[in-house]
Amino acid sequence: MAKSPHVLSDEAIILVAARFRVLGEPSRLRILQCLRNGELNVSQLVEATGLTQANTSRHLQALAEAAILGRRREGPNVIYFISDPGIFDLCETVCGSLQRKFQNHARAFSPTARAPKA
Amino acid sequence: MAKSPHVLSDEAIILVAARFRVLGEPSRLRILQCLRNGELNVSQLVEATGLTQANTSRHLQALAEAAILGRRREGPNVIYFISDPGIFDLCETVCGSLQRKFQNHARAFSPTARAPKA
DNA sequence: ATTACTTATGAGTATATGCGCATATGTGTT
DNA sequence: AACACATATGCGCATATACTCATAAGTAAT
Repeated sequence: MAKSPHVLSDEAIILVAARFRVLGEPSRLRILQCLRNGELNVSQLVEATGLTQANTSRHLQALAEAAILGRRREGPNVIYFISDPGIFDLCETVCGSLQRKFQNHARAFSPTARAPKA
Repeated sequence: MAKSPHVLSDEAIILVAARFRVLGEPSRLRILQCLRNGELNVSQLVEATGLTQANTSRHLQALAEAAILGRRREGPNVIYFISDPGIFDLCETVCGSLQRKFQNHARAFSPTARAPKA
């Protein structure tokens, strides 16, 4: 696979942006983190995140609509689960970038090549 | 490196979300795409993207503040360039997810393993 | 200093979005 | 049906953010 310029159509750009935007809310990321260890229903997510029930429900809608989460009904409960595990690759890539960024900033304060909080 | 549950602190989550949010605007993604082939100054980006000069400048600020872009002055011009190439890994991961998603949707309309518009 | 050019920014506006409250909808039990 | 529980949603509010216009600020040349 060559590393082509990879030009995206305007429509594709809008879709990609939409997906990033869905991930651009701390509450939604918290929900995703809660679901990383396994599926949960709404009530459990409400308790785990501390968000309002209404709020949780809306965020779950957004994540499900983006096909990041899947839904399943089980009796009176609705169970949400990760349907696109690639999400976590994204988060880890971002974490890597941020770590490098802050390590550089840290180095600016302690030029001797040392890890922060040594 | 083990694949730990990778629990992020609340502060980290907010930072990660902020980074996703920066990438969650089509105009900013267009700018990034323009810069993929090499650095450009503001005027060139204005022409390449079709955005207003003011608008372009603001988006560039946002991207630079997120340490995604770097700035360099050259005479009267200010040149912007990608300083975190990891960004493109993110975009490709997202594109991959979206492609899979739409392929599945397409399959829903033509169950026989064929391209849509049968 | 004045001028031309490039980039950044303040102000105002319109829209989007997250939140809380109340309530509707859905599901199972009696 | 009536009720309890779980989840979704309409509404209003507050804030954030993208956009435009006008203008300030920085740079180089005359």
